[in-house]
Amino acid sequence: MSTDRYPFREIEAKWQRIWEERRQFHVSEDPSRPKFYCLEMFPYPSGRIHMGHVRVYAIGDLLARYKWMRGYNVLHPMGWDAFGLPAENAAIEHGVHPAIWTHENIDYMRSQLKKMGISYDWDRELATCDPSYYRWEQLVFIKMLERGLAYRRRSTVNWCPSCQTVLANEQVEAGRCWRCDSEVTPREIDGWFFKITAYAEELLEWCDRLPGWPERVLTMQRNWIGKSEGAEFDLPVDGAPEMKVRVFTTRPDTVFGMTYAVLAPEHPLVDRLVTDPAERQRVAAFRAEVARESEIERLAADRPKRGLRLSARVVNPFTGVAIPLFIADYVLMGYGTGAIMAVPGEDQRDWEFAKQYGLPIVETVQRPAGWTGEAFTGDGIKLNSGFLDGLTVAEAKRRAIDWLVERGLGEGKVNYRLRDWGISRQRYWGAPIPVLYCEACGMVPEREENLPVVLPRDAQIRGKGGSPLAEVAHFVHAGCPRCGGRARRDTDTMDTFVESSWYFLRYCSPHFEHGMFDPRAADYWMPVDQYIGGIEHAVLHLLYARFYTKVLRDLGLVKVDEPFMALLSQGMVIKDGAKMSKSKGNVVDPDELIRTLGADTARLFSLFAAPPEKDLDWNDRGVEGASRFLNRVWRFVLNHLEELSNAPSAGGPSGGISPPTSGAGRTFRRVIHETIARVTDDFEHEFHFNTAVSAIMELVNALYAVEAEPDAVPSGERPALLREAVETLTLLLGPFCPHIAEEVWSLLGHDGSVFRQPWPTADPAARAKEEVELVVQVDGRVRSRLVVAAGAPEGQVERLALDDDKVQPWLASRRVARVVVVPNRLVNIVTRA
RNA sequence: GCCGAAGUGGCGGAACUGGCAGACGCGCACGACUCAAAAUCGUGUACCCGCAAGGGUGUGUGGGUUCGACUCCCACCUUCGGCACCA
Repeated sequence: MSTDRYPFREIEAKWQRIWEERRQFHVSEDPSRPKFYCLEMFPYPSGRIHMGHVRVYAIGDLLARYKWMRGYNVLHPMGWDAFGLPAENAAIEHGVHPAIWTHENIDYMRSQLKKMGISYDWDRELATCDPSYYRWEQLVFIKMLERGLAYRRRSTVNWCPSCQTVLANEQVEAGRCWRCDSEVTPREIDGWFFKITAYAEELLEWCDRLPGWPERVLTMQRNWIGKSEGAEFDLPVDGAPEMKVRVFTTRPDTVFGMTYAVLAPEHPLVDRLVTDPAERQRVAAFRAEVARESEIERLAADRPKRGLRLSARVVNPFTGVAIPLFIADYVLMGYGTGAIMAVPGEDQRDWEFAKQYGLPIVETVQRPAGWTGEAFTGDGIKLNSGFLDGLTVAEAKRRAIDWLVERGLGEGKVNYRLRDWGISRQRYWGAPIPVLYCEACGMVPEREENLPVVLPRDAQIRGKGGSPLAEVAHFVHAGCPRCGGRARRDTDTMDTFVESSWYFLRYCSPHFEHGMFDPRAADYWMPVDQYIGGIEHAVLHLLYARFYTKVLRDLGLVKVDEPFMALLSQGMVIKDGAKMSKSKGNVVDPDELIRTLGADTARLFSLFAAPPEKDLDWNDRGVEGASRFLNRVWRFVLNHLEELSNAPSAGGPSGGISPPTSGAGRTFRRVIHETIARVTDDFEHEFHFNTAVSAIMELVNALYAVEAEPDAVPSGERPALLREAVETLTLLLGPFCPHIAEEVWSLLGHDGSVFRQPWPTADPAARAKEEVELVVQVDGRVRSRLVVAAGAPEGQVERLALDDDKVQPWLASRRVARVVVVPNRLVNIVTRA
């Protein structure tokens, strides 16, 4: 008996070499076969892969290889999200050029992925820092500019003082930079924006049409888009009706409860309303006080609201009554109109402010009995509301809007929280923005035939003092594309999220030279059928890519409305209760793991330890368990190789061999086909690969049980059964642990790759049970078990249960009230005293 | 506050459509092999009572529906994630 540990190093290197020599995962468009586009979020080439990468690429490879075996033409590409700040930081720290640093990292990480044995079509590899890549997004930028989907404006933006660049709203988390966690400060700056708000409604609507996406991601996107419906209307200034304060409200039904109004401190109308020098001074002081607060302080929940009452008043158009006007820090310039009508009776913020400043509170909705709260925001019957009295909130909203429209005072209005995507970055290592500023013509886009605008190699990267490109004279100074006169190039680069917004399209035809992608290839492969990646991109990359795809669609470049049909958001890899990090010292190095236990073991454990969407708790002992399991498989095959080799190959559901006639043989064959059904079901429905692994482990346990009892299965049936079991095992295990599967497949005497084999099919005849064990309950408690023929009639089962020796004592001195029979499952005898 | 996800052994986690709770693995205990250890293999392992047979309790809490509830309904608690003076 062999007890050798399986030689994973040789096996893994051997099959990786063979796959590469055969170009086994190279694909091209083939209209005769169904396609499957399997994509994992591409990595930033930071230096080395980490366990999070191992997990996501193991999941992706599992699905890709499974789909291969199901007969799909599988596109499974890999590339590099190669622009970004870490490369520049490395340049500053170590004096190495970002391009060199990036390409060295790519080379190393590529070799790591190859050691994992992932089934990528490496012919399609791309790096976004390559001019042949980013030239196409420069072209799209120009087209977006023509359509008003890209525009430049001065605005207050999020500035990260550490990264020395602007951040988009999506890249600020609780007032801090998403990458470096520094506190973000507001800054007034010129920059480019993509008009994602033009797609707010469509992005929101499609959230309901992406059933393959996890609910939590859709929820985050819906929250982020933040649609609210209401009304917008004017409040004329008392005594100066030519000046109007425009307000937005989601509660137009509450207009009769409006007892004051509020402007954001920086609202432009304030300067026109306030003319008295003393009051101007008070306003200036108040504004300064508000501006001093940092973003973090403003986010603190329980801070009191601060306001300043202005001498001007506004008129409530519904009542004709003049009411006080404030500026206050709880009204934001960036949302709605920057001004509100305040209804303290039905809005908690207004209620708090009214209490603080002694303002009247009017209730316009009937409170429920026993209401003891402050502002009431629920539904009810309107009161104190003139012509709205007696209506419900919903009815009153409609009537109030009608009233405004009839008089030309306002209208129904939808607002979104989503802001346009600021894409200018004051950094070097990114795609140049293809725009020039001519002394005569003003802003002019670069001519298409001059693209790409190549990022110059020779910039001084210091990490401060503005965009490094501004100092590269031969880059900055250029002829105007329109008049040929003197012009300066834009010296910002694009947000790297622009590159990741379309890489999945480039993969369809990565070497295409006449456009972003070959439309025929994109039509064949798109959309991505299964996308896999981390939850951290729920409102970053995943929102941007959806938007960009819709823009490309409207530019006539793609036909799809959405880029990703199904999304799997895998959880983090944690260890000892925390995310792996160098500072916590809980990092497991994939290189080390692959060297000591092998890629198949690393992959198996990361698929087995948790369902993919949950966090994975890394456990070194558990990894050893995965390794032990593969050794168990290996040992069984080697120890039975002769017997297996002499048996006929099953070669199909039940082909090749005649079904066993012995009871033990049939039972064992049922285990084989149950395993096929269970594993297949996990792939087709739940994606809970941990239970698929469990099923495969149980099959191996069953193999060892047969080995332990040599006489149980008749020797005439045994070799064929064992062979069917081992072949099935190999096919099922393939997507999880491809190297050992290939090796076992070849040991069994097969020539070709296991991944060119069809996925096994469960044979219903083999799964059918002749006998079933029924649980017999008395009053819901298990008291006995019966073995009966499958499908035995209820009456017969009921009689057997009532007569059962173990049941009888529980029926003594009680009366049987009812007997519930669930066919092939259980009998419950219900009794009464 | 609003939205979402989730609470099951010592741990990671199973349980179809309401039908034997705890599959599979880790850990632990005992045993085999060994001079010994590691590795490997075998047996056991929710908790309580019992030598055992067996009995009782148990899926965050409290109710409810049902012959029967981890699963359905109502109320609540806790954890995690997102959004947040968004009018």
